[in-house]
Amino acid sequence: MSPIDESTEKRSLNFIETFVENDLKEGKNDNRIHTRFPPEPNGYLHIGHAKAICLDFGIAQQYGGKCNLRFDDTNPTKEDTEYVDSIMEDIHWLGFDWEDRLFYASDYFQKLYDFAVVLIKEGKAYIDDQSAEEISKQKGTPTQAGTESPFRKRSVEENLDLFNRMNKGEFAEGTRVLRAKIDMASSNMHFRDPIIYRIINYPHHRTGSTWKVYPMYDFAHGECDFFEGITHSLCTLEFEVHRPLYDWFVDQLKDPNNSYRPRQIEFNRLNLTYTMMSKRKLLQLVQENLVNGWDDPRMPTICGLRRRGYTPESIKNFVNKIGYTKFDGIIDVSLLEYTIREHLNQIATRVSAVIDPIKLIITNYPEGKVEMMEAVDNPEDENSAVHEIPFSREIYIERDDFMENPPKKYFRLSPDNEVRLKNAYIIKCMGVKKNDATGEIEEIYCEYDADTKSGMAGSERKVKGTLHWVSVEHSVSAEVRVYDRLFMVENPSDESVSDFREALNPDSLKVLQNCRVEPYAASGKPLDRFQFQRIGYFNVDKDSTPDHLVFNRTVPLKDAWGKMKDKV
RNA sequence: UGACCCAUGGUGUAAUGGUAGCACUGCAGUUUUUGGUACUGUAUGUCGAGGUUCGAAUCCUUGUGGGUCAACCA
Repeated sequence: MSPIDESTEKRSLNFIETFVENDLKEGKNDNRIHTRFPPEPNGYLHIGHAKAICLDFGIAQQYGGKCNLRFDDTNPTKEDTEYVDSIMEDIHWLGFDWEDRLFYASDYFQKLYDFAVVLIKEGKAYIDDQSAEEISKQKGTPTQAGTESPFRKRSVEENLDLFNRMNKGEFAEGTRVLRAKIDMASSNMHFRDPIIYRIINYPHHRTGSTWKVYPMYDFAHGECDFFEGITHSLCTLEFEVHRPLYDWFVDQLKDPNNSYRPRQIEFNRLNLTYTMMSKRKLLQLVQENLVNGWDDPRMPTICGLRRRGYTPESIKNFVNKIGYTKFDGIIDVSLLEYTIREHLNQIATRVSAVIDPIKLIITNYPEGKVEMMEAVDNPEDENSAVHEIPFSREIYIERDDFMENPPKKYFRLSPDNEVRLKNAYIIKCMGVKKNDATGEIEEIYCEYDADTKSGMAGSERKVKGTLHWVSVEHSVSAEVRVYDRLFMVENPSDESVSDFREALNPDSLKVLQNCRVEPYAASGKPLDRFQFQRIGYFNVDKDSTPDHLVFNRTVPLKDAWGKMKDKV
C-alpha cells in the first residue's frame, strides 16, 4: 500500500457510506451493493467525473459490491463513439474496472419502449400533438399550476397507434411526443406530465436508424438502474428534484412481490477555482481551437491532466480529500496542486535542467577533462538509485542564479561569493564578461576548489547556496512548455461571466525554447516524470522526439525564492 | 414569492446530544548539497434569535442566506 493510501485510510464515513451501511443493516436488496457510473458519451471526462467515478466504483469496492459502466446514450444528436472510447480509456487509467459489466442505455431501447406501451395501456401516458412552445406554456411556473393538454384524454387505442407510427418515422421531429400522465398542478415541475419520448431523426451511434423515438433521461435512467439491479444510484445534487419522478417510474415498473428497488442519492458536484467544468463550454474551447484538443494540458479533462503529468493516485487522493456532502462549494485549485506535488515528490526522479541558461567557465578546471558526478535519483527515498552526470570546464547555470549586485539575502552566485554546484564542487565567482554594446552578462568566470567534491572530506564546508547545472558539451537541448491557469477569473463557470472567452488567459501557455537538460533526462524510459531542481515537476510530452525533447510542467514547486524577493 | 435541498475558520471537510478536530491556504521558525522536501509553532470557525436538555454544531420553532426546478439535454 502506498503512503498516500495510508494517509486516507482513517477518514470517517461520508453520508453516502452511512446510507449504504444502514441499508446493509436493514438487509435491503438481499444485502447487495451495486452502483453504476453513467456518463453520456457527448464529451471527454473531466476532474468532476473523476469524483463521481471514485464514488461509484469506490463504494462498490468498499462494500464488496459491483459497479457497472453504463453509457447514457439516449440522445443520438450529441453522442459519438469517439467519446465512448475516451471515457473507457480514462476510467481504466484512473485504475477502475467494470469487468464484464459494460452497458448502454441503448441496450434497453426495446425494453423501455415496451414499458412505455404498458404505461399507455394503463392510461398513464398519452401522445401530445402540440408544439414545444405550447407544451412549455401549459407547464405553468414553479408558483403557478399548469394546465392540461387538450390531448390528455386521448383513447388508449389512438395513443398506441400514434406511438407505433411515431417510431416508424411517419411524423416529423417535434410534431408529437409521449408524455406521462401525472399531475399538471404538482408543485414539482417534473410531475407536470413530463415528456418521456420524443422523435429524433438522427442516426444513433450504436443502433443506427432502427429507432425513431428516443426516451428522455427521466424515463430511461431509473429504469436502466432497475434492469441492471442497481441498488444505489449516485448522482449530483441538481437531480434532487428529479428523485420523486425517478421513484414514480420505478413504482410503475417494479415487482410488487419483490422488495428490490434502486435508490437515488445525490452529492455535491465538484467546482474548482479558476476552472471551467461545463462540458458544453469545454467542447466550445475545443471547437473554436482556443485549446489544442481535449487533451490540451490546460484542460481540466482527465486526459488533459494525464498529459500534463498528473498521476491517477494524485487525482484519487484529491477526491478523497474533498469528500462528498450536500453543500455546494468551490474548491481551491491549490488543493489539487498540493496532491500532485505530494505524490510527485515521492516518485519523481530529480534531474538537472537549466531553463534559461548562461554559460559559466571554471577557469582552473582542466580543459577536456570530464568527471562523472553521482546524483541521487530521489532524496525522499532511502533506497534511491543514483545516476551519473558529466561535469566539465564549461557548464550552464540558471541566469537568475547569478546577480552582479545581489540583495541582502541572496544565497546564490555573485562576485567573490561561493556556492556549491549540486553533486559537484564549491566554486567562487571571479568575474564576468559583458557584451560591449548592451552591457548584458554573457559569461561568468569561476574557480573551483578541488577538495570540495561531493563526498570528499573537504566537502563539509558550508556554503549558503547550491546551484543546479549542466555541462555545455554534454547537455541536450529541449523545449519546456509551462502551463498556467487557462482562466484568470476565480470562478469562470459563474453566471456573472457571460462570455467565458473574456476570462481566457492569453499567457496560459509559455514555450521556452533554449533549455538544456542533462543527458539522463533524455535517456527515456523510467524518466517520464521528474523534478527539475528548483523549477517544478515535469513529464515528457507525447510530442517529444529524440531530436526534439518536449517537457510539460505538471506543477511548479513552491516558490520560496519568489517570497524572499518580496521581502528584500 | 411555490416545492425540494443546504448552512462549521479564507477554502474543503469531521464531530451523528458530551473537550469543535483534520487538510489546503496564510504567517513565523528548525533542518537541508538548492530557499524544494520534511518537521514545529501560529492565526482565523458552528448564520441570527428563541426553545428542549445537566449538557446543543447536532433536536424543535422561527428568521436570514445560498442552491436546484418552468430543455422534445443529461
